[in-house]
This record gives sequence, structure tokens and C-alpha cells, in this order.
Amino acid sequence: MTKEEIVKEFRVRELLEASRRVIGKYGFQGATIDRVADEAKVAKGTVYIYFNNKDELLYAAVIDGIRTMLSQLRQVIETSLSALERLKAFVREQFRLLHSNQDFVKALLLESSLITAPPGDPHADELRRVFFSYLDFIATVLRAAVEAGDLRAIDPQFCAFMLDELITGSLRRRMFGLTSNPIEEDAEAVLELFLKGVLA
Amino acid sequence: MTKEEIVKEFRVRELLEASRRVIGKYGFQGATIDRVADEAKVAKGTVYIYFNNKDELLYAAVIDGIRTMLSQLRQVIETSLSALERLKAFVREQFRLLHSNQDFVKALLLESSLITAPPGDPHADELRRVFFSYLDFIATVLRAAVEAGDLRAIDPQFCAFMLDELITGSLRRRMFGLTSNPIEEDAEAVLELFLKGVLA
Amino acid sequence: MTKEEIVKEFRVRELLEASRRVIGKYGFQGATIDRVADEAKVAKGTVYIYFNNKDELLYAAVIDGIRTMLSQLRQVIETSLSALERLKAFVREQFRLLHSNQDFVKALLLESSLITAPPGDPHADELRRVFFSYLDFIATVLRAAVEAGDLRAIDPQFCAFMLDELITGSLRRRMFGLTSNPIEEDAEAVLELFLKGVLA
Amino acid sequence: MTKEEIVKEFRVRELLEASRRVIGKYGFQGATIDRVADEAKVAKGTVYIYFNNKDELLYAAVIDGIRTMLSQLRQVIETSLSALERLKAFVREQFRLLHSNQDFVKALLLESSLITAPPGDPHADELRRVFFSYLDFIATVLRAAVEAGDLRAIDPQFCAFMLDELITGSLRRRMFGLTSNPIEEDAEAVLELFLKGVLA
DNA sequence: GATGAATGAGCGTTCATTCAT
DNA sequence: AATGAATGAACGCTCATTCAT
Repeated sequence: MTKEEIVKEFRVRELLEASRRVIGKYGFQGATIDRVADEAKVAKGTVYIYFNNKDELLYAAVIDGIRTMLSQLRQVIETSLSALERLKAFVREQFRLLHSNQDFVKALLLESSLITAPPGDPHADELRRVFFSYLDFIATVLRAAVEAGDLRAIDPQFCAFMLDELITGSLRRRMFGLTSNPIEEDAEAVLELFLKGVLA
Repeated sequence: MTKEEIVKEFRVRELLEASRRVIGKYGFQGATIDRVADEAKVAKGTVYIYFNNKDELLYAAVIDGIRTMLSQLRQVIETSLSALERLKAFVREQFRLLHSNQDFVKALLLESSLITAPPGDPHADELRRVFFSYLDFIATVLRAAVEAGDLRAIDPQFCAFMLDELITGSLRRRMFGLTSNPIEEDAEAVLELFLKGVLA
Repeated sequence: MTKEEIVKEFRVRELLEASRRVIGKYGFQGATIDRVADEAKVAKGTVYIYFNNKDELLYAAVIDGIRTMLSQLRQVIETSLSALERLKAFVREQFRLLHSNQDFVKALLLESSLITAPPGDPHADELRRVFFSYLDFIATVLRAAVEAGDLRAIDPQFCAFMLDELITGSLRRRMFGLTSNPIEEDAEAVLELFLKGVLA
Repeated sequence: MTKEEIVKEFRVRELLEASRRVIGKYGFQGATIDRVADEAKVAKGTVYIYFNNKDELLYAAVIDGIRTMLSQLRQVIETSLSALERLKAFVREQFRLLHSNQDFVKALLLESSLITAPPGDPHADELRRVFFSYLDFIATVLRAAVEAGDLRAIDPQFCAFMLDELITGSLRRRMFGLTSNPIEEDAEAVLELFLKGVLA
């Protein structure tokens, strides 16, 4: 890797991180090029050397952010536990991760619009791909647990999505001020609901 | 009601509906006064005869949209069924309602940010109130079912929120193109997951 | 005079008075057709039945206001006093008049721009004519005093203008908060300065 | 001073001068950002690089314009003449100065409203401060002349204001087309009136 | 490559004026 | 004649994007 490439990579990472901090502070709406450049301690024009336009920058920042969280997730989970235990570990870890990336995730949860740009838009497509790989990750764990006989014969894809919704949903609930429990309790509550349902 | 009042109400409704169509097409961010005026086939200035500013218009459009759906919900559900049956009816009906309001609901689902505007903002507060009354509606049904012995001793508030997340979540899933089942099947799948969980 | 003419005259006067009240409350800038119509308890469109446009209305209001004050002035002054006494009476009366028409006059003093619209503009021309007739009024008194030997051989036109400036100037001074004396004292101070100058 | 600072100062001056030209042409009311930008041959957005908003720009233009005239005044006057001679020199110089800044001063004379914005507004407060420092300047000369025994025991503050009114007043008179004398004659006429009054 | 001044399209909002009723 | 809803030009301001240095 040439010296220029190293500088370039450094700048890109810097800009992506700055973008996420800005998104965390001001939301997607408030994420202006000016603020990102400021946060990255770079001139406004510099941003356009590394990214073609604002959209590209913000999508990249989001995708990169999710990718990073995802790889952290994998590291924690890919142990030699049973599938059911891995599922529980996933939920608990995901709660912690999302909680620790608070501001940025908060913005993500509030403006999922990013995810639904018209299919065909290359940025949105990549974002979807990342999200789907995350879902696959959950689905795989679920499938293993089904095969191990721990879970009923459910649709792993569907349940993976629903599990994610329960997790992010309980974070949204927290944001609305509807609870102030320690997150660990939320994690357990989500797990219990997901595993046992509500029937008597 | 005088003739002027009728015209006024007509225009207001027209503008609210136009707003919802625009929100459906372009999202909240893309909802400009120009577009709403165009959609309502009215001059830009006319909007300001009926609404003090953009915020008021858009919030009114959203709140009115939600209120309408909510009252339709209540009409369908408030029968003499058992609590558990009412719960099932609610889920099925909610799926149908949300599905039929497609574009607008789609935008709503994607930008929960509306709901998290700084508490104190009167519009956001009213929006929250409407949303909470919807949650209460679900929680009440759940509580009744618990008291009837049909459900375990769960936290009705928490489970109401989670049930809503499962419903809206499975619509989001549909938006991602992750399924093309008839919605009725989604409704049943959500119900089953919510009621029985995934454990074997 | 037909009945319609009476109504018309009534409406016109009403609108002129309302305009002056609005100008007094909000200044020229803040004098909108909406506010005038409100103040006159008339619909906005009605204003355009009696006046071709905003400019015409406001000019008419100002001119009429000045004319009224002027005729009040004349009534008080046109007595059988000596020229010098009439001059003093004029200054004292003018102070009282302007002070009692406070808000409207205040606005006039602050935005004399009205008076300097491009010569040729018929409204501005009429306004100037009224103003000049006021100056003539003063100049005539001055000329009489000169002829009576009470004043030096001054230029009556010039001194009339200057006397008016001293009077309105000391009201401006009051508006800046530079004095809070009773106006009567200001009147005497202006008179003394105008009559005797400042030389030892 | 770096090169950028020079350019910046240049632009700022350019914009202030353009503002004054626009004010001169169209009055304060007619001074729009568009016109100033046009006059300065700059895009609308550029104005906002150097000034936070319209108010700031226009106030700065006015205050700067007055300050410049004031410092020119001081330079000319602060000689070793007697107080009375300084007073005369001031009047003559002020006439010349105001006359040479024609259009802008014209606008100023016509819209004293600027000076009466609600106390508390920082811009208006500064403008008032500049104006008051101008009045103080005159008052000081007057006081010295009183102490030197050249003038009667007058109120210097009051007479300073009145003298200013006589000067600006005679320029207003000129604007009305009431005279076409050389300004020098006006200066002498004002001086004579102010010093000796009109009494025989 | 890096800068940041400059641009100008676009936004929300106001308000004089028109016109169908 | 009287109304007031409707219009649309114009304004102040923001911000993504460009480009000369």
C-alpha cells in the first residue's frame, strides 16, 4: 500500500467517524457537510475529494458503522456454546452494543428511511445487503437451535427479523421515556417474550 | 354549519390528505409546502390560510391520519368477544389497516423521529399522546386477557409496545421485499410468535 | 349628497382613521392592509373599493392627518394677537398638538421617507403641497413679525422651515429618551433658541 | 495581516459600500439582500459569508458610514482654534460632509426610525451610541464656548441636538427642492440663526 | 491534495392585490 | 357594495456543490 493510499484510508475513516458523531449529535437531518468537515477538522472541499456527494458520505458512514458493530457481534458470539445459548448471548450482546453506540444508533433507529431508498439506488442496495447479512447471522443461529431441537419448527428468516425488531423496538421504547429499567432487564424481557410468548 | 365552514373543512381535509400523499411519496424530509400545495392544486400561499406553518400542517396531517386509523380500529374491535379473541382481531385488523394506508404508513414507519421531537414541543407532545393512547388501547386488551387467565402474568405496557413493534416490523420486512406472502399470513405468524414464542 | 356618497365618505374617513391608528401602533412598515382592514372592522377587499392600492391609502391617511392638524392650528392661532405673540402661540400650540397625536406623529417623524418620494409621483406631490402650505402658514406669521419690526430682516421661508425642524427635532429628542421635561419647557426652550440664538 | 484577511476586509468594505449605495438608491425599506448582492456583484449567498443576517449588514453599513463621517469631522475640527471658531468650522464642515455623502445621508435623514429601534437590540444600541457620541462632540464644543464666555449659559446637550437638527433640517429642505443656493450659504444661514436667533 | 470563498437553487413565509360569490 | 379566500411574486436565509488558488 503506497503512502498516498494510507493517507487516503486514514482520511476516509476520519470522515466516516466524524459523520457518525455528527449524525449522533444532530440526526440525519442536521448532518450537514459543514458540520462533518468541522468535526473531522478538515475543510469542506476536502470532503468532496473522498466522497462524490453528501449521500455517498452518509451512506458509507452508516454502512461502515453497522459493519463494525456486526463484526464485534460475531466476535463475541462465535464461541462453542450451544445454539440456544448463542442466541441468548446474541440478544444480550446486541443490547449492550446498541446501547454503547447510543447516539448514532439512536439516530439510525429514528430515521430508518435510509434503508428504504428506492431499490436500484446502489447505496441503498449495499446498505440492505449489510442489513441482510446481519439478519442471516441471526437466522443461522436460529436454524441451528431448531435443528438442535431447542426451538419449534419456525421460519428462521421471519423470526430473525422479528427478534431484531423486538430488540430495536425496546430501545425505541426507552427513547420515548417509557422505561428506565437497566437495559439488562430489557434484554431478559425480550428474550422471555421471544422464547415463551405470552400465552398462559 | 355555515357554508364557509364547510368549504374550510373541505380545504383542510384536502390539505391534510395532500400532505399525507406527499409524505407517502417523498417522505417527511421531502414534504415541502410547494409539493403539498401542488398536490392539493392550490397556490402556496393558500396553505397559510389554513395552517400557521409547515410544522403545524405536517403534524396535523400525521396526527389526523393516525387518529383516523385508530378510530377505525376501535370500531372493529370493541365487540363482545373474549379478551383473547379481541387481541387476535386487533392484530388482524391492524395489519389490514396499515396495509391499506400503504404509502403514508410506510413513511411513518420509517421516520419515527417525528415522535421523538423534544418534549415540550406542543405538536410532538400531541403526537405522543395519540401514540400512547394507541398503546394503552392494546395494553388494556392484554390486561383483560391476563385477568381472564388466557395470558401469563406479563407486563401489559411492555408487551403492548412489543406487539406493535412486531406488527410494524413485519410491515417493514415487507417493504424490504423480504416477503410477498399475503398479509393475512403475516398476521397469523406475528400472532403465533407473540402468543407462543419460539421455544419447543 | 346622495345616500351612497354619505356612506362612501363615512367609509373613507373610517379607513383613514384606522390607517393612522395602525401607523401609530406598528409604524409605516408594519402598516399592512390586513391590519388596517381589521382596525376599521371591514373586509380586506373593501379597502380596495375606496382606494386603488396601499400607497394611495397611506398617503391619503397621512395627508388627511396633517391637514386636520393644520386646520386645528389655524383655528387656535388666527386671533387678533400681534405677530410675535402669534408666533409664540403657534409654537406652544404645535407642541401640544403633536404631543397629543403622539403615536401617529411619532411614526411620521421617524419615517419622513414618505415625503421624499420622487417628485412627479402625484401622492408625494400632494403631500408636499400640504407640507408647503403649513410652511407658508409659519412664514406668513414670521413675515408679519418682521414687518412689525419685532424680528430682524430674515428669510421667512428659510426660518419657517428651521422653526419646524426645531419643533419636530425636540420631539425626536424626546423619543430618543434624551429628556423627560414637560413639553411646555421644550416649547419655551425652542422659542428662546429660535428668538435669541445662543450668542452671549 | 494575512492575504485572506485582506480579501475579507476588502469584501466587507465592498459589501458595506454596496449597502450604502443601495440604501441611497432605494431607502432602508428597499434595501434587500438581492439588491446589495447585485450592487456588490456577488451572489446572494456570499453576503451571508460575511454577515450573519440582513440586519447585521445594514446596521454595520450605517454605523460604519456614520463613524467614517464622524472621524473625518473630528480631524478637521480638532485644531487649536477658539471654541467659537471650532463651532463654526464644525457647521461648515458638516454641511460639506453630508452633502458629499448625498444619497446615503439622504436615506439616513429620512428614516430616523433606525435609531429608535427598541432599546435592548444590540445593533440599535450601538447605533445610538455612535449618534450620542456625535452629539457629545458638539456639546463639548458648545460647553467650551460657554465657558469662554462666547455663548450664553445654555443647555449644551439640548443645543447640540438642536444644532444638528438645523443642519440636517436644511439638507432636508434642499431635498424638497426648496432651495438651490450653494450649500455654503445654507451653512452660514444656519450659523447665523443658531447664534443670533431671529429677534430684532 | 487541500482549502474555503463563492455560488445559486431551493425553502418557508408574508402580503398586496384580485375576483367569484 | 362587501366579502375574504385565493393568488403568486418577493423576501431572508441555508447549504450542497464547485473551483481558483
